[in-house]
Amino acid sequence: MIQRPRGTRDFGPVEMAKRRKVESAMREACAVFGFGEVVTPTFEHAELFTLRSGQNVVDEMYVFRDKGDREMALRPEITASVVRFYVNEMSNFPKPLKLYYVGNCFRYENPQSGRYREFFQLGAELIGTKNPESDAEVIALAVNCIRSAGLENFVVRVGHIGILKAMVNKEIGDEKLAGEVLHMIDKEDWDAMGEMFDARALPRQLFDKIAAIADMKGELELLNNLDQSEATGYLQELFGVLKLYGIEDCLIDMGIVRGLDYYTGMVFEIDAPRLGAEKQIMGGGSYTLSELFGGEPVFSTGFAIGIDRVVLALEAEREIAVPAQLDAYVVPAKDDMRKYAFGIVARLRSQGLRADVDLMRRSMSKNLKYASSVNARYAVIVGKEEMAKRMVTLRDMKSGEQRQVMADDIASEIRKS
RNA sequence: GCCGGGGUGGGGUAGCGGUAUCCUUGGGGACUGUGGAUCCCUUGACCCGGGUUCGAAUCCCGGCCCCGGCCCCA
Repeated sequence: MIQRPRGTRDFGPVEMAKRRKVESAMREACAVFGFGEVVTPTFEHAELFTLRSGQNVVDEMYVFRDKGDREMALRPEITASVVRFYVNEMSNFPKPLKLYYVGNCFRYENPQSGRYREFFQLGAELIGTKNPESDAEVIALAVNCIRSAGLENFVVRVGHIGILKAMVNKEIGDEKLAGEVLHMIDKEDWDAMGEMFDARALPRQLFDKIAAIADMKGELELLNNLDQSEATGYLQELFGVLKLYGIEDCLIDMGIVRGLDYYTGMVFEIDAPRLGAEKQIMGGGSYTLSELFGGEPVFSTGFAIGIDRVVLALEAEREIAVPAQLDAYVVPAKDDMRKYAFGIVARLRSQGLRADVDLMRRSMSKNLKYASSVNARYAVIVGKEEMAKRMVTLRDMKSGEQRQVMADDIASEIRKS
């Protein structure tokens, strides 16, 4: 027997119904915000991803050489592809450009709860503008996606890496060292950072200042404790717009560093607290990527939502309700009614109902049992007596009530309920 | 890459040195025009590969996969 590759999943009909429901709700949110869908290739030149990402991402990429000896990679994320697409073909589209995508991504990691080697993301990029209102727009979309998916318990944290990045770069000078410090901030590894500061004889004052800023997590008012700067003013303005959008429960978290390579300003994350270790369901921020791929510098803001994690978080709250798979199951009472039954089911289907008919030549008793076990809403029983009157017996599978209706009226009768 | 805990029919389980239990599900029948009840029949499993042994689902080693955690991240 051939097993499914490690870290991948098969999704059955019931699970897919739930996933599609969640996905459609988030797609609709994107559409409502004026974002248009794009689809990019599942694999790209490996270089597209190695250019912008650090060694970490490269190590966990699925890379292979194709038959033309090109180095290709399964996409570990989709933002890079969208930006490439933008640079290649959309750079003179009217701004702001609003794009969203849904797709599978691949990372060679060790699977655990909420982490898979093939996973699914929905993301959006707002290209061509950088100001508090465009960042707020993107945050509002992310929050609306999560909300319309039906999730209730989640935490939005917004930060700005400009402050720390500028401070660290300025005070430390050495670019590589500064990068390491930012990394430690991201991990909140104060011990390691302290040791490093001692070893390099860096001023203790700077350490305290960095730690104090990175530790600022909470309400917007926290910013009042910080020296007024471009970044604090930016965030205050951003929160003001969010409020106008009806989003008031965002927290400040100046400790978010995220990837640290390409994010330049606002950064934000959303957690679903009940998820455990892998509780982050979304990450995003503003960046400038296009010049990396040979385009003009363009400011963008984007995010990516982990669909798998959203589904997990939703199911931790309550079961995702999906409609019954079948509206009607047509059962012939006797063998000589079978042809009539096919005609009935064909008509129901053409009227847009989810309808099915016995294909196993089963007895009426077995057919009703089957209809029950697949959760059909109605059994449409066709027999000799009914056929003579161009009627059928419509049986409500839940209540057991049944009545005769004209064959022409089945769909409208079912739609009534 | 590292650390725990696991892998017995489709799902859930018992057995833990003598080739497998029970429940459920699937198919058929009792029931030839009325289901979710009962009864009967039937399909179907010891993750893979080595080793120890007269004999391995059971013990040992390696691998694969699953669950959870670290790292990293969605």
